[in-house]
Amino acid sequence: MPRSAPNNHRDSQAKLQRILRQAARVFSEKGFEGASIRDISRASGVSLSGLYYYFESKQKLLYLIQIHAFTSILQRLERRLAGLLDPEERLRTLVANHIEYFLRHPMEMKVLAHEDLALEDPYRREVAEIKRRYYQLARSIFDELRAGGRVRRMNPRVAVLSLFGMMNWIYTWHHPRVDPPADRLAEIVADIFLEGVGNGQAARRARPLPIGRGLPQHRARASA
Amino acid sequence: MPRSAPNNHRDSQAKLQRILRQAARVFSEKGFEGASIRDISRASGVSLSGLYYYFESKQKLLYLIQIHAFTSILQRLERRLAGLLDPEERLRTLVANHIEYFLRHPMEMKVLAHEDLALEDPYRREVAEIKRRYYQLARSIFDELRAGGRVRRMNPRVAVLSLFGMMNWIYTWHHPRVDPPADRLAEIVADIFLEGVGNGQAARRARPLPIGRGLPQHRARASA
DNA sequence: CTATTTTTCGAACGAACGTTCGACTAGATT
DNA sequence: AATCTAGTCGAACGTTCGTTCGAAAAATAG
Repeated sequence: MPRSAPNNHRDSQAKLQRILRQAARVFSEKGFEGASIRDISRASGVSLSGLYYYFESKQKLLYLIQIHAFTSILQRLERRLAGLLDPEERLRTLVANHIEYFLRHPMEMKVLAHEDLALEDPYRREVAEIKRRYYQLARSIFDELRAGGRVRRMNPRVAVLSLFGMMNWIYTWHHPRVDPPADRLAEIVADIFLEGVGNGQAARRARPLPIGRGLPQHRARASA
Repeated sequence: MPRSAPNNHRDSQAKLQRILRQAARVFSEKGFEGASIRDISRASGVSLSGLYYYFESKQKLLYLIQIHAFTSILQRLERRLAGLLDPEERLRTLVANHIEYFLRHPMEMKVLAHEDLALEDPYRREVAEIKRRYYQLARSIFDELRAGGRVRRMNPRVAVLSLFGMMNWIYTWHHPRVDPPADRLAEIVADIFLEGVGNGQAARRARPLPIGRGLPQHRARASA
């Protein structure tokens, strides 16, 4: 009955990825509880029972989507951070990576940001652990920034979580036709944060060179 | 069968409020779709069918919770803003009002922030309209701030929505035993925002008098 | 006390849910 | 050619869902 021939392990994995993508879309549109496996069957073109060849439960399906998205964003971030030493550049890279990934994979990220309540305890803990690692990475960059004297006295936990708030809320309002693209958005958010937690001297600047910051030069490009 | 006597219209309204409170709790814990009317029946002590005397559908129940919360926060804000003219103070008041209400009614606000996808089109539009009014109020305060020359050139929509991001994300991480109380939290968030969007001069200061800003005086009280 | 209105609930409805099962197909292996 | 394995699906399972209905109790009015 399968019209195209799934000959090997490769094709099977690819089909699973296709299912995960469609499932993420359905979850992002109707919510985890509001979406039915039948919805996902319809969206993916795989029969209801056929889906269970690829995942053993609805919970596991959500888990697979979340783990995949989180792992990707973290791997990508660690790769981009590898060569960077300057704390401000590291933080700007984290923000850019986060927002770019968000806008490039809006459905997966919406599921990630919106559906952590729905996962139950075997899976819940594992996703929470990765989330914690991500927060700790951001926190350590913030602490480097602070050690460099570029942050004023303030509660670091609240500061970092406020940054995540700005970034994670974007999915609720961003419209590609109206709002700036990812790189510009990342710049604005990073500017607000760095100025916002800064000690008043320096901070907001356009992309400087890998080391040292550029001289003051006004950034144009506003929009009313 | 009711043991206490609901004598008049007052008591009936009070019981509805009790049901709304319990329903908000259940929705905040299990999500709108994940929660069943039977859960709400159990939590509120009213029989399954008895609930339908107070609201006509699950959708309407969610609508009532959201409208009530939104109306309250907006009314309270407009009252507090009445006497204030200084844009910075007006913005600080908005932030304080928002965060205080959030932390005082965490369940209702979680439902408000988390479940706008679930509402369908007769109700959805009405809630969206109030949300829009709230955003516009914040936006107009930001524009006043800008007109006063205290904001640098930047995309105002992105700025204001980033502020909402910081505020609306709090419900995902705030733990009363670990994190600062509402007033302190509001101060931090307002500081980050005002410094973050500011033009470099002035901004972050402890509550000044209703008009004019106080002289520089260091704000102590940090926490590692 | 009687009549009326407001409030409550047990029982049941059909629909939709997540999941399972056994049969079937088609390519790979021997 | 016979066997095996990976992949697919229709049909059905038992459960839970939101909602309805009619009766009965409690409060109010005359």
